Amino acid sequence: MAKDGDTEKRILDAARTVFIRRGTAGARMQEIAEEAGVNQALLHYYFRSKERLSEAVFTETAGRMFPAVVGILGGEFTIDEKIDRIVETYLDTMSRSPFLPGYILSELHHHPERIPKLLGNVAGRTFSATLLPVMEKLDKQLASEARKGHIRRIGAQQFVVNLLSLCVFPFAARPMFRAAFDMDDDAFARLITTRRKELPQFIKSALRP
Amino acid sequence: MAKDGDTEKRILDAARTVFIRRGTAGARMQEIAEEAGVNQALLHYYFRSKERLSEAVFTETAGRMFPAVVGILGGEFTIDEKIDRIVETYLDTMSRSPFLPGYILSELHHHPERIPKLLGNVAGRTFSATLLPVMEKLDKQLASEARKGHIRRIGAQQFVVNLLSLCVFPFAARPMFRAAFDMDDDAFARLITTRRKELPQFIKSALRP
DNA sequence: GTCTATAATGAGATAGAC
DNA sequence: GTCTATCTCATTATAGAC
Repeated sequence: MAKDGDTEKRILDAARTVFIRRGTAGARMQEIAEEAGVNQALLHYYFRSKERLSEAVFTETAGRMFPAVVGILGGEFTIDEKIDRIVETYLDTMSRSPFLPGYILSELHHHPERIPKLLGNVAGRTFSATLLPVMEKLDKQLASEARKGHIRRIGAQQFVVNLLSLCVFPFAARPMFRAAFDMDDDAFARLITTRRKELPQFIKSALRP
Repeated sequence: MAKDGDTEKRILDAARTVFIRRGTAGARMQEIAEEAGVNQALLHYYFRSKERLSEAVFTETAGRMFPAVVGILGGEFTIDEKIDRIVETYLDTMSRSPFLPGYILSELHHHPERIPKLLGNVAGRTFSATLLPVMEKLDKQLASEARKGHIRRIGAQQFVVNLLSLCVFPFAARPMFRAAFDMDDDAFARLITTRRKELPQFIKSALRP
């Protein structure tokens, strides 16, 4: 409702709020207009259709989550450093936006046709062209560390899946865990704080030979 | 479209298919009717409204996933056995219905108000009344094993979160992994087969003192 | 650029025949 | 129980004034 920032950005912010809460199909243009403090016609003036607006929100929002992990996994760090940084980065980011993972997974599930476009835009170039070399390099690093006896042999894909699972899933399933463990927001935040400490140790221990 | 089974069940099956594909908000009664091989009026005859139909589908579908984990975690097994059984049960179940986790997480995210009702119906009694003692018992078991020096100390909640994360997330994020790693259905199935072998070892190793 | 008013249609729900 | 036809309303989208 606050009238700071230019109109287009206000609409985009409002749309993000509503799409995250309701999903693309469940969101109403009227609700977005109210959230932005403008009328419905203006939404169409800037974004032409609900479809385009929801795509703009999704690609912008989801596109922010992926470059980080690629940057870290492809960087010049030891395996232990990569684990530390991924856990730290993701838990911090998602603690600030705990509804993001649920929204992104939900959209990916119901609109898989959007994924190529999303990955195509990450880092301004073909995502596969960025990711494939990163995965190959990571796999070599993991193999090398295994040969030295520092860690157990694990494939790069399994390594990445495990890492992301342990970081992202607690947020994606937050409503479920909150209900099952009878947690309020504070209790959930404490659960995550504990994970920030314990998760790197858990993963490193899992990799020990 | 096949006319086997009684009509109510055919509708329920069709509705599950469509709700999983489109989500509650994105699903159309017309599409469900076509999928079931009946007309739209019959849907209302049996379930009165879209809202009730979607609730019936969700509680029935989600309700099938939760009792298993509680049964295993609360059973008379060693920690290692519990890990083996959870991994085996969940990976097998979800391999047969790879879209289920995405659907359930999406619904939990957009309709958290349904969770109490869902948990209230699991196992025919209050879920909290079932789960709380299970978690306490599990925590004591983990503490006992830690005192004996068999494993590192870990809280029951963190243990359960880690276990479920590693099992469920790969399916929930399946569209993303498929695109990112350029996998077809077979390649994804192989990724899961590998996990069935490696995941129990990964988790047990993580718990080593 | 922003608004009000309204068109156009999509979709859930019901009436009533069979 | 199952169907066709129809009602009613919500929702996206556009026209046109300011």
